[in-house]
Amino acid sequence: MSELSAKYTPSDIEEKWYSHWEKSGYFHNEPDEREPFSIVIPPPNVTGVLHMGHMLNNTIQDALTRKARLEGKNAIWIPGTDHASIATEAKVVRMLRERGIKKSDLTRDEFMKYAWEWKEKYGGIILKQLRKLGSSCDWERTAFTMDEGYSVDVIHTFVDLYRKGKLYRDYRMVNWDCEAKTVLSNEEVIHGEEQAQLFHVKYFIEGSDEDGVIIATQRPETIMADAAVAVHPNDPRYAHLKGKKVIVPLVNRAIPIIFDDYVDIEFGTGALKVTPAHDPNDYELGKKHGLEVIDLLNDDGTLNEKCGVASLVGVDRFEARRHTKNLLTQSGNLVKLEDYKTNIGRSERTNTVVEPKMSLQWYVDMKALAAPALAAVESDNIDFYPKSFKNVYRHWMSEDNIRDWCISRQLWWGHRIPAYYYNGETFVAETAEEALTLAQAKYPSVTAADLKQDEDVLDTWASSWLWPISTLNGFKNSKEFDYYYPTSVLVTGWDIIFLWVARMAMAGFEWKQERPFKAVYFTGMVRDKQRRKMSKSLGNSPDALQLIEDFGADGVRFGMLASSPAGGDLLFDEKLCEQGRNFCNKMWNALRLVKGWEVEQGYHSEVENLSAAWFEGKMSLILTDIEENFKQFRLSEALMGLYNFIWDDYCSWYLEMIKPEYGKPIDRVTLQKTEIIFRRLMAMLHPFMPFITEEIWQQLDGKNTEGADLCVATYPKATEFDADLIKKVEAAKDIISKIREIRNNKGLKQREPLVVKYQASETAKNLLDPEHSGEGIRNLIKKLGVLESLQTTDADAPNAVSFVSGTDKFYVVLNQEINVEEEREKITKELVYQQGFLKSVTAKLSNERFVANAKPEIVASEQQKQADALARIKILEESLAGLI
RNA sequence: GGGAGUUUAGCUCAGCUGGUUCAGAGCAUCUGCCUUACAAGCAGAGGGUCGGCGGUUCGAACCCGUCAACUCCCACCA
Repeated sequence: MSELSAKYTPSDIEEKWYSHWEKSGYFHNEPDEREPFSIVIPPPNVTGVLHMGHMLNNTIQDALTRKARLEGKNAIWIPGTDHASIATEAKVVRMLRERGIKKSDLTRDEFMKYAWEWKEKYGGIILKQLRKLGSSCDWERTAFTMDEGYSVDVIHTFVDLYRKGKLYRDYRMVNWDCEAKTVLSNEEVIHGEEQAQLFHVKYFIEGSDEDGVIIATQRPETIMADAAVAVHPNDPRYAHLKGKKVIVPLVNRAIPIIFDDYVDIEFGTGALKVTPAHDPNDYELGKKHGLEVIDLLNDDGTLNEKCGVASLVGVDRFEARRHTKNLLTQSGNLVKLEDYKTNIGRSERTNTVVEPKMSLQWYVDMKALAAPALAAVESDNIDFYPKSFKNVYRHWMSEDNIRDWCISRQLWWGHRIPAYYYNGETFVAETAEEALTLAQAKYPSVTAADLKQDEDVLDTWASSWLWPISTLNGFKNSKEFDYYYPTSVLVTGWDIIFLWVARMAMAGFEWKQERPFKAVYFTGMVRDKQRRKMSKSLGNSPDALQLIEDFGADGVRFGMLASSPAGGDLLFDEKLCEQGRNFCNKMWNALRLVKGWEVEQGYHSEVENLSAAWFEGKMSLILTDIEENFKQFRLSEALMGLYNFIWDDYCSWYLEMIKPEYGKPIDRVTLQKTEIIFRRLMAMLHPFMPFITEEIWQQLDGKNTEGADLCVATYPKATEFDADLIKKVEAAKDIISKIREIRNNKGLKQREPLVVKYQASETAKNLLDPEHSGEGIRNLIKKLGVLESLQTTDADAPNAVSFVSGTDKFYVVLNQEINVEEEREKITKELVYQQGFLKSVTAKLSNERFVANAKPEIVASEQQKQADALARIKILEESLAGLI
């Protein structure tokens, strides 16, 4: 027996093989004459840590890359990280706060120094963790969106868009994050239903004792910024108020009543307070009616002196809301308070409630960029998997829906906007010197000190949309860009289809007139068993590294892949990782078995030959399946097919077929064949489970023709095979299973040899008669069925139970009384079933229209079914008769 | 309000061009086994009128219509 442990321990080998692969340079490639294969990683946040989504995503990318590598393609997988401006800046600010440092006390340069320190300290973590998962990234190409060269590209594209007139600056109402003190794009705002209160507030009418107008609002703290009260022109309740004014509570300012059909008569009281500075719809109304814009909020969400109430100045908006409530109650203006469910937008990164706010920002004209990116997906030039995401994409990219992209952010961590201002004019250039030259052309006396660069940075996505181009140095003339672009496939979550996928497509066509990727494989979201999205705040996400520790990287990879069809959400269950771990153990033990045999030159029988031929034939079928599945990105199906093939066909059947008797040696030829087969299986599985497959590959001593290291070995190819032989072995397996079933039902020992007889029909002879098929199949059945003998018989055997396999009748001779009733019942049940089946087949075949319309091969197969059913019914009827 | 999708075994999902012995897998359940590589295992078993109804077709889980339930995306009325 071998010295290998009965349990597979992943930690013993994973580290070893990963560093061996990496040191051997297997993951790195340079352009050559081979077929290229390239993937760019969706760059995780530079300060992030590995979570379940990354594991799913990167396992898939690794499987695709490793498969391509084994197939002899020139494969690269470019890793890297995203500077994630707002998320990282928020973390740095928090870190500084903990150290007692306020961002506002720092200069831009000082802050950036801290931020870079932070990046250097935590930036590499996730990339190290990816290695633990087995990710075969080309680490020499590791990129970062704020690398020097990358930054040059980002600035260059900004300037280019500006010069083409596809970029502009505008004063608009935007989404404001009061915590990060920056604007957000619509895509960075997450809407959700929340519990709030609806305040009914009475506005008295100027110069009148009338009861006043009641409006409803969720935001009483903005009352002081009201510019009007709006009602519907056809609302009879308010018709008499034409030309009147109302008094804003607390500040006693008179504001007009305006009439606009924007107001919904049915909603609330039909009267609406208009606060142009703090609501997008009110802003539009204000513009239309020429209303005053009173912005009472500071950038950090506190109220400023414009609110006109001394006790509210400097107070946070939520505190101000509570305070306003009290003031309104005291003043008698608050008439009703009701609980109310409403949609609130929160910042994706800071989770703070987003504030609509007027502000001057930079925008990309998306209509100008969308057309080719939309067309590419429509025509499948960029091929989406699953296809259904084309609908989502089309919807978003259509001219009616697409909106301009706000790309400036009031942050420091990021690419500073290359716009320079002087005398109210804007000069956009890649460098300060260039900007100065531009400015001097107009104002000869301008100096560098006079030019003020924009304080803001660009949205992170304004750099990551260049990822496939920039990581391949596409803005310089580069060999790798020409060779690897467009990339083969992008693997990403559907949640960033707009934020990232669409924008990369736009960038690809804008600057390279070519799609950035040939296909996009959308993964689902990883959810828990209650279908909740896994998130840190819910605490329902397992620790990724702990999982790897518990089940091994291969086990976890199996778990992630096993049930994740493209696009479908993955309900994560540790059980799947356990299944993966068990699978590793299964293969490990198969290795122990194969390595444990003594070898001798000796006799090698037909059974072994036959078994290997059968297995190799089936392997060709599986290889074809895998190919088909990979083409469609059905990785889970490819993996499950392999899983069953290795577990059932290889371990349960093939190894049992060729296994020598206990304590006896195996012949050299069979062992060699078995090892070659084993190695091929490992090659097929390697893309999914790289570590254990490499280990087993190395442990096997068979003729090493496919390569020294599996990581860069040759992927097996389907070959010609004998279909008839496969059929015969499958028939034998059916007979063996049925013998085992009877053994099981009759409580017979596994090892007790049995006598089995069969009726010598044509088909049985063809399968079992030495004169027809040799001894192979017959001996195979004897071996796996544990038979003393397998003989023909003319009559029903006494003391025997019968079974039908195909259209042949077999008897298992028992050394015990047969329970006639039980047998009768069993046979009758089968008979009824077969008769029902026959009836339906016969009905089909006697339908003239079926025979006339169906494809000939379908008709033929129905006829075969009919004949088989008849034969079986005959056997069953005879058996029944013979029981008496 | 606009749009997309889902519904198949107790659970999670396959089922690809409508047609192979009568819809498959994994997990879970049940029965029997510490059998000599593996109890992280072995040998078996049960479990489904494919959401409802109607239609097209020789033939429907699959195509069409309709109803129902659920999910998601986008936009949002204070």
